[in-house]
Amino acid sequence: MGSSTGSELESPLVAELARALELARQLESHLSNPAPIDLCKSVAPEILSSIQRSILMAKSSDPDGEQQAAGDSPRSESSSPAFKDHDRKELIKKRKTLHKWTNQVRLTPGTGGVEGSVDDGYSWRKYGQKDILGAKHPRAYYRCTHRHTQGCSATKQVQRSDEDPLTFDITYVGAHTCLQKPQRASASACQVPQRREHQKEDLLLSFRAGLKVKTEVAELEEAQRQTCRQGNEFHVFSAPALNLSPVASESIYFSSFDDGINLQTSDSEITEMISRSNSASYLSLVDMDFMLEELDFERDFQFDASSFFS
DNA sequence: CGGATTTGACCACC
DNA sequence: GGTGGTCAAATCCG
Repeated sequence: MGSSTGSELESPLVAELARALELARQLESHLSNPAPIDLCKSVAPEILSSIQRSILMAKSSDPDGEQQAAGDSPRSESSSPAFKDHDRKELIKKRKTLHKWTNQVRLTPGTGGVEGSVDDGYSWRKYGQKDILGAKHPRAYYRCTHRHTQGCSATKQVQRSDEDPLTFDITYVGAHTCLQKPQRASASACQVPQRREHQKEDLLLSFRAGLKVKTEVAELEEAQRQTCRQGNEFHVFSAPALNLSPVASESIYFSSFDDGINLQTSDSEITEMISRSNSASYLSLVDMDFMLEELDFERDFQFDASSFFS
């Protein structure tokens, strides 16, 4: 954030790229010194998410005259009603093409956590609530706090589940283009390197997410959800609803696990699981999901999962 | 006092 | 016309 090497006149994109570069340098120096693997592991997800943000900014700034990633272009709140109207229509049109994905989050009882406090590391501002037909609980609408200052158009919808009042469906619409740093990521990035036993402990204390990368059609999402087991302390599974590719859309599922790797082995072709100890990286990975599609990366890339579990 | 939330109204889409 | 998403004035809160 503040560690940008350039002036403040630079675009957020350049600043983000500079940040990614700086992080990569850090990683490089960690690799050349005999630094503990933990350090590298904490820097790597930050690099990933930084690069992702950069790409999103670059992407969102070229299609039909969009300029909203430029932090200093204010929304036209003082302009004429007609112009405002036009702005709004553009925004709605754009929003329809934005990426959407859903997380299901189960709170642990007794933590006092409620709807708004389902913390994903970003800061949100509630802008509406609506009773939804057929749903027992109202749906809450949040947008990124930095919408006006940085033109970040990320929003999310939080809907309490009918059956289980502790479960929330959180639908994210659009990725963050703001430069806010996922809070828990920064915390973990500053962590002092630990010995292996402590690392394990830390992983247990943090929420643990299993990641599964699959290649399949989006329609299977619902069926997949039902196979995920319940009853964990913090249960997150995610199915990005991408209807981008007619061939296949890749989905990432998260599910918590306690001892060992609990693979939801079904009809998957590629199965990789990695564990992350902070929420920022899981968000990063969700973002990465559609980037893999759009950038046409090779599908059979490999995560080195072994180091996370041994 | 400034930022966040609440809530009724408005609007687009089906 | 019904429904879901957003706006914005009023209100709350630290």
